[in-house]
Amino acid sequence: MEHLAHAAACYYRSFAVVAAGQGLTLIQGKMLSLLGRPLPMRALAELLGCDASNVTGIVDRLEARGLVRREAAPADRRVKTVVLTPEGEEAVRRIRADIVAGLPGLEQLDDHDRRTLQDLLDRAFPHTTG
Amino acid sequence: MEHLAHAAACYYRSFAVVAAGQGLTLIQGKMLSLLGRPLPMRALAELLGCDASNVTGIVDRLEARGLVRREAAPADRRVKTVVLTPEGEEAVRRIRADIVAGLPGLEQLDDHDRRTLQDLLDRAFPHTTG
DNA sequence: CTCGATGGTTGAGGTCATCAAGCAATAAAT
DNA sequence: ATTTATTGCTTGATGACCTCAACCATCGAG
Repeated sequence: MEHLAHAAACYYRSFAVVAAGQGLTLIQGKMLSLLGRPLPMRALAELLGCDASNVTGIVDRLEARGLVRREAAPADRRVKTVVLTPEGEEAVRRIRADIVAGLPGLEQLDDHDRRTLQDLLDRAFPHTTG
Repeated sequence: MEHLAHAAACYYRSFAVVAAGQGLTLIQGKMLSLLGRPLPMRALAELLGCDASNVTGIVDRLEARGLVRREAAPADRRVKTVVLTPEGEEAVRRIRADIVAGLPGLEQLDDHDRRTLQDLLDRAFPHTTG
């Protein structure tokens, strides 16, 4: 049990360090990595588990750095879709690369172990239950 | 890999919800669970991976709620040792109980699976490497 | 005793987080 | 079609977190 706590702490610390290496916050890095495809603000709020008004500020700051762009959705003119700019995509790529580089313990697991770990995590934290 | 991200996110979300259920922040709950034995502020800062000046404020708020107490260390009058009050210990107990209750997926793993998961997490996130 | 290092606090500045209130646009209802 | 309710996003206020620089008190060594 505290093993889980330790693992989660290590993962997030690594993520925070990597994000900080690019002048980003943990939550900003998290948001960028969610933007594999354009998403409306509302969807981001639910994925991040926070208030919509919070997303406004985070996107503001990311937009100010040119990592993200707000686009008006044609179907529903209320929604604003958030899209990664090329610089944003580059940032995501660097974050992913740095993350795996920053978790050397993962590299030492062979394929069988990784599949086992993946399976156990899936069962312990099913995707249906937040 | 994104399985890890998902598991860590689930764990922390659950922790945050449980802590919020007692009017506590995630970081406040984390600090309380670290206080199984008295620790100086400096040690807390390193364990939490944040600045020492940050710990001051968090302990301030916990102390204001009577969950924690600052004690002067006799050996070195500079250091202040943080100690759980009985109410603090009770809060930690409730947090631990609520956490396991809030992760039903963990209950469905048998002993063998749990040992395997524990072993894999230990290897992926060794205790020597923060 | 002086000097440098250490533990903790303070203050300024920025980010995150929630809530209440507001505006614009959609959807539903009579 | 006009009203009504709902939805998506923003704004403002408030509080907690986080870091940095500066500060004070204490310790340790020369």
